[in-house]
Amino acid sequence: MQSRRRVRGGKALFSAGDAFTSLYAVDGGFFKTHVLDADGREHVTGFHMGGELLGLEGIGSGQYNVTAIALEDSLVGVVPYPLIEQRSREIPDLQHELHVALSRQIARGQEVLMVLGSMRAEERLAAFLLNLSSRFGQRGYSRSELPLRMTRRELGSYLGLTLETVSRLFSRFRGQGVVEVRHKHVRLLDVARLKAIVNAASG
Amino acid sequence: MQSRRRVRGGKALFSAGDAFTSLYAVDGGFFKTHVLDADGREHVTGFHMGGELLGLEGIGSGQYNVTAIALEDSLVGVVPYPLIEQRSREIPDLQHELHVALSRQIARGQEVLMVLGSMRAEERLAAFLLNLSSRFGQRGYSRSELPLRMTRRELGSYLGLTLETVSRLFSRFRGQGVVEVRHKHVRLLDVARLKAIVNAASG
DNA sequence: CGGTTTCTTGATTGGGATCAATAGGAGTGG
DNA sequence: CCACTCCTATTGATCCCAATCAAGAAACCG
Repeated sequence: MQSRRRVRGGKALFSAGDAFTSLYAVDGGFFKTHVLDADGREHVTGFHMGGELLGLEGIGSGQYNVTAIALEDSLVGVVPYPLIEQRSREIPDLQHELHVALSRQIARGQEVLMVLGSMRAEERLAAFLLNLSSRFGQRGYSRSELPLRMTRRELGSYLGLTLETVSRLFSRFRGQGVVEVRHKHVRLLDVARLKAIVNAASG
Repeated sequence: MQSRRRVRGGKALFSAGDAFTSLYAVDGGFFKTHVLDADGREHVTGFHMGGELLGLEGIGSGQYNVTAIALEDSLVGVVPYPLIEQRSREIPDLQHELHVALSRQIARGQEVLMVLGSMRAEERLAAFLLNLSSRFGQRGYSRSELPLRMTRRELGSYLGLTLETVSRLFSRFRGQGVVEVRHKHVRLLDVARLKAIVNAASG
């Protein structure tokens, strides 16, 4: 039902403004999505790994409204949207799966919204690390060995922080024995402590 | 195809954790949606008026994961979800409309995410007022006379600010001749200026 | 290698949170 | 109607977290 497409690290899978044609199922690799604001500055809206769907927000406007960039060589399944609509009329299970995927994306957005709206810098990074750990775990990878594919700047953009703040937080966590950080590889040493940091989101 | 339900101001249409059964189309009135964090503190995730769908994020998890509260006496259309799935298999236009609604909700979330992740307090409130104005306008109401149904605290919670900051910003805008503020009624006096404030989102 | 991007760390600034006090409405019951 | 209370809003004073400005160090890449 679907063809495949390779995307080299650093290359775009689709760009904001492109006509919406297909959904993409990430098979392997790692993507970021971003938008450009009025001043041409980049704002990262999400990071995406195997098992996740890209392009869902294009249905409503007829064009992609984020740009998806592969952060390493990646593989995606290409599913033409008209085909999905047709098949999901014939196969109720598929229809429901699509609705679930769309709905979960909405719920995920609301979670990020809470992180940005109510957490302090330290809490945001801790929440991000736990979220990434959980997603790696769900896909059968280690929950504690996290290869970061994004730069400090990209991570900061996603979390509403500057790259310097992200760097300082990694150093602080390292000093507290919570994580080990080498370049772009992070090892979680004290998950309970990270959870405590997130839950300390009280004023 | 759908029944109707009245909701008195202050009452919940549905609560986080309730079993997901139906989508709700706001016919008249005004709603807020919120979640409670680990400490039981409320975080507003959105404000909703006529023409908007509530409950979409419940499809994925089988239960509503926000609480919807009417901020004034309101009227909604109740659409049982199984009925929607069935009908949308028979009526491609309805199917597409549902996908568009879901997709737009995702896109809206991404916009809010950008507001919270990259704008300063003043820019956030200006963006909110312009957004509210546009939504009132689309529904045939005045674009400049905005009856706020939410408290300063609720608005602050939505924008990631404290109620004091929201209050101060209203005072500042009033001092600049940008708006007129009386209690919970706002009149936009200088829309161009508001747009300039939002676009000044450069560092 | 040299050049470029990325990361770390330090010094300083500033915007919004917090703490605090007062005023303004709205609702209730006398 | 007024007195009382509760909730909401305004405004001021102070503090603190993260942004900004700045300088090296480390890693990546031709």
